[in-house]
Amino acid sequence: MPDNMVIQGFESAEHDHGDCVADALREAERVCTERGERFTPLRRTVFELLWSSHKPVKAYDLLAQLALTHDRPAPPTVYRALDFLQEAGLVHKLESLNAYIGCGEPGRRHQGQFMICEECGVVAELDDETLTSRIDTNARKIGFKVNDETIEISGLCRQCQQP
Amino acid sequence: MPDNMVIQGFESAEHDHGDCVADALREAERVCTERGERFTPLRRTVFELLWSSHKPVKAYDLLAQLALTHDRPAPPTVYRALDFLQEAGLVHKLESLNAYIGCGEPGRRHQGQFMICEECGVVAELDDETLTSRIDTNARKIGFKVNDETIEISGLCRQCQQP
DNA sequence: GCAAGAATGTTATCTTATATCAAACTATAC
DNA sequence: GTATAGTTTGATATAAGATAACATTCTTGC
Repeated sequence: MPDNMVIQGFESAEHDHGDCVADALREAERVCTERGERFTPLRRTVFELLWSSHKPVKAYDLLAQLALTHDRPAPPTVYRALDFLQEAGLVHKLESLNAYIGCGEPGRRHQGQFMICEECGVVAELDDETLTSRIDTNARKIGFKVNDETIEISGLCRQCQQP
Repeated sequence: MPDNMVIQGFESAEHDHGDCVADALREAERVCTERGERFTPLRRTVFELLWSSHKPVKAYDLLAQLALTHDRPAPPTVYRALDFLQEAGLVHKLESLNAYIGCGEPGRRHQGQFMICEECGVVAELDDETLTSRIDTNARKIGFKVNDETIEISGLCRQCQQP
């Protein structure tokens, strides 16, 4: 595997999103089983809603979606599912947007780097080892012990730069 | 200048914070003059409050501080000052904390990279050109045009790792 | 001084997230 | 199979973060 690859996003025209979601679901089940955690119907629903596109989704939008199939869900319902999914590495929170998105490669421990299109909202998740190790190097220089990385780049995707 | 330097933070024991703030204020005045903007008393006060430490400050904490010297300030008072200061490049918002911090090098256009100590709350601002250009390289590969970077690393500073 | 624009004040409201306690469900031990 | 401990979800309330909209005051250039 190359040290830098686009794991997800910016390919909406080409890929079969049904397969994409099905894969994500299978992978999520596997991860939960491995961790001895339960992928309950509620968690599954929230996960599916997040994967309905490669765009980040806001918690209260999830809540509104949930309301279509559940009886008057309350915020904690969504936040608890999101917390669980984040804990399991199945979902990322985009801090710069206060929004959530399905993780493109949940199997491996990582935090990911995100390129967020300001125009169409689509997000690509990258995982560049070189970038991570450069950060580790910087941290080491000042004696800092890294626990968590938030790397979110916003701008315009290729499509949205067309005139 | 090295391609990677700590601009601010994690040096609390050694530096004269009075000088530090005085420098920041002078620099802020210069930047505003250069931009033809007004560094009003309110903006100055908010700026000073932000520079009272190298820790990020929350908007509502600023508001509470302001309330000590101003008559019942409301949220927009603080948010407007923060918006202005961010616009001028004098202040950064830390998205992962919903908090704000004075910029260590306001003269130059940059977005900065932050190392945030989870224990003591102190933040170091770095500016690593290599890191930035690595991100640009990644972006170019997928045809992405970068507008803005959010890079926030949390963990433990050297001090807080001591047993 | 006066008009135009900038900055601040004021009130209300919106968005995002969590605390707390109760009820329902699940798995295991007996 | 049922008691029980632990986990998950339901429900209510509220905390925390941010902005909209309009009024007033302050600055600046004429």
